[in-house]
Amino acid sequence: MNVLTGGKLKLVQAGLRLITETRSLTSLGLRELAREAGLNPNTFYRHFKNLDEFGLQVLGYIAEDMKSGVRELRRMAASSEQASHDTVTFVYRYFQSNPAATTVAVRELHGPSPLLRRALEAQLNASAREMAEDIIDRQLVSAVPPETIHEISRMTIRYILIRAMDYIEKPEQRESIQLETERFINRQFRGAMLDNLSQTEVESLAQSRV
Amino acid sequence: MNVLTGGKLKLVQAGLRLITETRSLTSLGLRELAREAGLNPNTFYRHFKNLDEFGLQVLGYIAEDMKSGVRELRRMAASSEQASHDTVTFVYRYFQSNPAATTVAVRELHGPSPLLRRALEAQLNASAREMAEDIIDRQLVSAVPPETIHEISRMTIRYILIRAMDYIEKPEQRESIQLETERFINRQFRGAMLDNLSQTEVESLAQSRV
DNA sequence: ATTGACGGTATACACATGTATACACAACGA
DNA sequence: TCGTTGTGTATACATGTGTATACCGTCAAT
Repeated sequence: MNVLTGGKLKLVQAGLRLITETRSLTSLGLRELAREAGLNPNTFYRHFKNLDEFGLQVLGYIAEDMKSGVRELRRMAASSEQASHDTVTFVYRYFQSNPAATTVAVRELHGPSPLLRRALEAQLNASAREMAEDIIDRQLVSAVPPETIHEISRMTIRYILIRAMDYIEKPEQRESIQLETERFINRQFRGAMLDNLSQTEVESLAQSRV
Repeated sequence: MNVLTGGKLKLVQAGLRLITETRSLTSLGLRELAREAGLNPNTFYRHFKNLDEFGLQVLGYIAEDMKSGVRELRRMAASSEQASHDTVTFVYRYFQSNPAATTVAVRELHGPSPLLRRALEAQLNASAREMAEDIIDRQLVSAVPPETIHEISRMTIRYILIRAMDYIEKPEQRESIQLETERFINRQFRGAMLDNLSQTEVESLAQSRV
């Protein structure tokens, strides 16, 4: 059973609560977690062998959240050139409503624990693959080869995750973060359409439109 | 005087030594640092008021390193469409030869301390500004408006810093990281040249070249 | 009805941590 | 020459930490 209940759930949720703002997963203490969860320190051992295992469980706990959030990304792809404004807004709103999970993900993706880094990386790559295959299936950018779509998807997932952190922390910049994200994605795909053109060819194209 | 000497320098260098691999700046302890530096724990107080101040000093210490490294980025920009392979290689080699500074930067940019995050962000933005103004001055991508060049520069600096971490940690992927970085940059700028075209116009352009 | 697992608790130990106070000594300007 | 300033040290204290051992109720299965 992968579903968390009782004390185990309490501990994981306590971890998420503690992390927001000024903490990181790897900095949490066993006693600290138990205290926040309202449990005896030793109860921790009933559920986790050590803090590393706890960290992995937390990642697992937020994994579905993240997945469902990233799944919304596909909508954005579906309309990247038209209604992308609304869909990017939607994705960021999702992250905004899950600040703890977002913070954990961003922080541990570049954090000190190689174990957690690898785990998160695998999750992000899986999401990126899903996003890419969806774009390919729907033939949204048929002028771009599949491998390139995968590459851009990986970059986009990471970019959005990182900007989501800014989005949460800097309410006054939310609109511009949104717009920058849209431009980022459009430029990647549009640029990729010209991958096999030479520099001079691209320049002449650009100038012919001025 | 901003130059570090004696015990203060020892402590900062001890911090950099400890951080590599599995630590973060904010996780370092006062006694731990003194131990690594071969000093008495209390000597720490002679140089720093608290650990936050220590963190800022470390950032200051690596700031010139980072700056000079990022300054090399301009070379890449100068030849982004031609010899970019060699220049990106050069930049990553630079990060590779400063693994501690790179690790600190990546880790604290998304780390738990808002103070350090803001400080690093300011440094990166300054570097991005420098890079952008250089590109503008040399008229390397004259088809792209200045504000867009600034925006892409900010994205690029962050992208390269994060990939530099991968570059250091995954020797077998170095070549592909390099190539992906080149494509990232080219696509951003090429895509930006088409910013004011509609989706259908871009598609017809792409198809006309197949 | 007994057993055993499960989740939770209490107490205790050895150790590390940040910090305060006080001491030592070299360099140097008055 | 004396006092001050800068740098380093020793000792000590309260607190927090991970962990070990042992105890206790609940509940399900035998």
